[in-house]
Amino acid sequence: MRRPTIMDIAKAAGVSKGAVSYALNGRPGVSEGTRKRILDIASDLGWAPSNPARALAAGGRVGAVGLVVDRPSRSLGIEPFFMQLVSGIETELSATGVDLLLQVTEDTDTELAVYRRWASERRVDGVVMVDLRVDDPRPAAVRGLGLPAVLLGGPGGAGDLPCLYTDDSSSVREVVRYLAALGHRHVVQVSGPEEFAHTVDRGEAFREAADRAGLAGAYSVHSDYTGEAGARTTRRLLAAAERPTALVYDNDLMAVAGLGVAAEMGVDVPSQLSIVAWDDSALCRLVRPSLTAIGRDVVGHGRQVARMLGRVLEGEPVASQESSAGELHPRGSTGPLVVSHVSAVTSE
Amino acid sequence: MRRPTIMDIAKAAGVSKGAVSYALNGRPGVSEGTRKRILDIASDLGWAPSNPARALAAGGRVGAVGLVVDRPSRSLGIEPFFMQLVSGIETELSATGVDLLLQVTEDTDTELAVYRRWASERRVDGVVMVDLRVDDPRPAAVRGLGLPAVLLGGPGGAGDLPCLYTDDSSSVREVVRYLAALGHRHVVQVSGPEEFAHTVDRGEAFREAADRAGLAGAYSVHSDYTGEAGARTTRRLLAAAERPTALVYDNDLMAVAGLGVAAEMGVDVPSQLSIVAWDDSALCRLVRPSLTAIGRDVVGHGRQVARMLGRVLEGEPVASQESSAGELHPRGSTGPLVVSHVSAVTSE
DNA sequence: CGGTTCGGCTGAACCGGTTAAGCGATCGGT
DNA sequence: ACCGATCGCTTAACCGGTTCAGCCGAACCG
Repeated sequence: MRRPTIMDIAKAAGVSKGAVSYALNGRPGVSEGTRKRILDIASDLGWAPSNPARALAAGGRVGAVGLVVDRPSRSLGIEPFFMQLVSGIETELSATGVDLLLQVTEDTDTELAVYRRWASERRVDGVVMVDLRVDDPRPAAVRGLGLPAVLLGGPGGAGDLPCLYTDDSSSVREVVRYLAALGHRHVVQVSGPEEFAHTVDRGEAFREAADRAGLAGAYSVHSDYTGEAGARTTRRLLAAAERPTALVYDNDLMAVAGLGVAAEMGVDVPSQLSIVAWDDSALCRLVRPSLTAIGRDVVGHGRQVARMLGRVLEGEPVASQESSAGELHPRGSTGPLVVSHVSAVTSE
Repeated sequence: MRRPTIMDIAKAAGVSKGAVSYALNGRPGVSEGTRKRILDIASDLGWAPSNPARALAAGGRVGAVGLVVDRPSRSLGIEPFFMQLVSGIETELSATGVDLLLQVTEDTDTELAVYRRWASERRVDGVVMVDLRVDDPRPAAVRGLGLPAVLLGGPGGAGDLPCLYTDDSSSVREVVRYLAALGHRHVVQVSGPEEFAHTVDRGEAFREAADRAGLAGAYSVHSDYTGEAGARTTRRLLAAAERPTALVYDNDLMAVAGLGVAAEMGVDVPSQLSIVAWDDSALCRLVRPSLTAIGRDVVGHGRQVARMLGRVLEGEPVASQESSAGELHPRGSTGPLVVSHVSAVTSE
């Protein structure tokens, strides 16, 4: 009934613990015949290595990596992003028998405390970090802890952590040019909290692209990724004297909320208002009109970041990598400006 | 630079390893003075217990529990349910310094393999299981593995596992009576895959409640929780000769998809069609019209199930518990049947 | 005043692996 | 035929804790 140990195998095979260890780990030091016999006995006995014992032995790995998700829990549940990321990370990890520890926190201090605990208690071999912030204390902190880490985001502010980053500016430009071509001049970007580094990047890219496209009435407002805030922000924008004709949201959730508010206020999408979502997901395809969105391969990012972390844990030098830019998926929520409506609103 | 061990503390305090262990664990065997001195030194040194070492020592806990999520990855990302559950489980676990291992699998066999691996490698102390199926092999499997577990769902089919279950039938009755009172006779339930135990339960409860309310045209169809399938099912239903006037969906995602299809087909909600979603979430409040939904306290369930597992791990006997039933939140997607429309459709 | 009890601590075994060092037998080279 | 290298395995230390048996001294008791 007890779990078999290598000692049990050793006894059954009539060899020593050490020999069994060599055999099971495929290292030299035991003949092929003996190795086969040991492996057979091990599988007969249903042996599996005790992870705690392995981790304890000289510098062993604990075979687990951590991911801390620090976002308001209301928006969290609904954001497809994290589950997709987790799913991607795991498909890569499971190949090497590494587990994923997931922790949800409420703020950065708690997140840092989790890293400290994981490092000092040897709970994980390394971590994946997401949602890089402006002046983010985490890269320095994990490095101070000696905790191997890979960052999804950056590269600015990543310190010397290897990171997997996307250059959002080309996607932003694509969206802006697309909207401009549809005739939109008054385009507003509803972005996430300005503490996020990618929010800042996208904001700058947006203003630059808008300038270049000659959109005088373009600007950004900050929101917080939750549906509630997205709805509130949209309500304010649509109630303004100079109503925007196109809105670009920083995530899909706020975009759906914006769509709802437009319906609520009798603003037709897309004839009176075009909507673009960042982060494509099933959600964007389910609502009516379906949402034009910028899709990224989040699962792929998860896999790649997991691979990078794996190499870091092997001690190999890992360089930061740029991942493919997001792709624009035009759907029903964007279209040419219908002039009659616009003139009705902006005239007099 | 090396992590301090209890041996370091012992040397600094001029006592033995054993004494340090007693002091740090708050057990008798050392004087109060010595204990305080040891604790001070430990905190000076920034000591934290090595989890692998603790787990290895006589029957120690590994301080982690596992959760396997086995759902098609497309629907997974968007389902608020799991992240809320995870969030609830963690708030409870973090109080005792227990970590959560999350694994996403594609099918039940893989899920069982994960439990086997976790048990044989001693990766977790116990697991939380969700989504009980008809003839579910998991309860027997985890018990065979000697893996402590609690189940969210049941109690039928739970074997002798302690479970936290909801009696959905009262909520189903509430929904059916509500729709009947609004004048609906042709109500269809769009449920999840029939392999899920709660799907079967809800289906039976639905038919019974419909009978009792005298709804002749009520029946259930099976779908699979994804938005795509929900949309397809809805399209078929709304294209039928005898079009339903109210749809009850088994999750929020399919309900949103159904709402989209209704819009696409020019069927007005709620005047021509009422929609009810199971599992309330931000999503239900964001779309227009907002969705009437049955909300459960998923975070609370997560906390409670984590508490139950904690007690199981302590070796205490734990009885199954019934959690509060879901509450109906009426919103814009349900309303009285507007007769003119109905007669236009059902006449001749 | 001698014997028992108890508190406070030490020493060592143990958990289940990994790994360096050592050792006898075999083998190739000269 | 002898030497050194290599192979195949054993022995034992080690990782960082927990825990049990035992020991010493002080207090307590009759």
